Amino acid sequence: MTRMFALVDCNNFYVSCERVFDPSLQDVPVVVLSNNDGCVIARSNEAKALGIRMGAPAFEHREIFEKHGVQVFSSNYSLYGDMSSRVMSSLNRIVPDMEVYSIDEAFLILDSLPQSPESFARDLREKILKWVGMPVSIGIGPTKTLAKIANRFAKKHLEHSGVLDLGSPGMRSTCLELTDVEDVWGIGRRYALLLKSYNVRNALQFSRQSRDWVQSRMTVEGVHILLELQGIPCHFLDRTPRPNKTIISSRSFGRCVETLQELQTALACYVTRAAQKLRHQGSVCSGVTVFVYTNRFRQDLPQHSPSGTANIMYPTDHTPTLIRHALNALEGIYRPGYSYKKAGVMLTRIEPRARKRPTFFQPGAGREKKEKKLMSAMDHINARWGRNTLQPAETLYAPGDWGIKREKLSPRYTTSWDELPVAS
DNA sequence: TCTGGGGTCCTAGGACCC
DNA sequence: TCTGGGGTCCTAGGACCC
Repeated sequence: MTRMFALVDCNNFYVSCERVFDPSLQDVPVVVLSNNDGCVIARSNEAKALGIRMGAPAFEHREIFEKHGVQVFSSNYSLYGDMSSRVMSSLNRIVPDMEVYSIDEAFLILDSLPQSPESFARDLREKILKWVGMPVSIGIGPTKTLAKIANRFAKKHLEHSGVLDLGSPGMRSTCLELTDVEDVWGIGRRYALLLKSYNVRNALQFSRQSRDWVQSRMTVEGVHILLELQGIPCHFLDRTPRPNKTIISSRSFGRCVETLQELQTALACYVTRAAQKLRHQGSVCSGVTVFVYTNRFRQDLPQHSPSGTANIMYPTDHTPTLIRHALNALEGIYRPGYSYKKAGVMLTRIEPRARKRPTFFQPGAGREKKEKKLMSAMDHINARWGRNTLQPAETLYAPGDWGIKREKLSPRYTTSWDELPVAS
């Protein structure tokens, strides 16, 4: 028996999260905006029908928003993260063999079911709706790529049932033929352009190309897509989340900033967040890359987007050390006279803390012990009393109004006692 | 006026070594 | 003036994902 993958994907995830706690949002157009209320990153079906594009700048649609009474929200990641864990743990209760693929998607292995995969998926869908209030679509296939295609098809064309099983070849070619090559998992805009120039327009046509033809144009990853479309699995279930190999923390500013002091303060904040993530996954790092960008949409202003890397002699997870290196790197790349719109930091050469080898440059054991104690105390206090209860002094150097804008934030219904929904 | 953030993998090419 | 060949490691950049 071939093993079947199911892909469960939450419908319009961020919008659905907002709807769970505010039923008046049902059946009306809703959008969720990115940080700084910049771009549209989630749309209800009603908003899609109004022609609002994914990733569109919010200001371009202000008129449509007003004219059609579109409900607009700033993104509320603590709410979405919490809703995501509820969906995932519910799925896990029913199907233990699963991979959490993203905040709103999970792959499941459907093995030895007491019923047909399709009716199992329908039940599953009903349960998630009932338990969490989250509408999902489910696609089934012998490979992850086919499950993805089935899911997309179900969401688009089978809204009522929300489930499609491509397990048997019957429907498969019809469905592949109706899937634009650009909508295949792993084929993006550039490859789609290339493929279309050879008259390969849909997934079925792509699946009939030769291995060599694909390999020479799209590397080995293209070959994996090809085989997966033919029903031969190349991607398997990744059950345990692996620690990140890079950790990025970056933000656009609410306004442009010019001074070194402001950039230093912002970067110290970003390093603080990144380092906390680093410790959370039990890692240390020895590379810190800092980058700053001017506003690329203001071509009338001088552009400058430098980056700089600091190499740390011994891997560490100590926030003050990482801040020191980041600020050194910043001084190396900063040029006055530019308006900066975005800055960020990337931690690289990450390795498990346990594997850390002693090196010649390592600080004495006593110092390392103190560093560890300090970080652990800071993490505990911030976990207990809120994220910025205790923070490095550098993050307070130039406080100001450069932070992000979130003007339409919904309450943190599920993660803050002060903002619980009230039943009246 | 206003345009997000955080990841992965692959490959080519340079530096360096013998 | 001639100017090998092969290996490894690292990084930047390109492509993709959500």
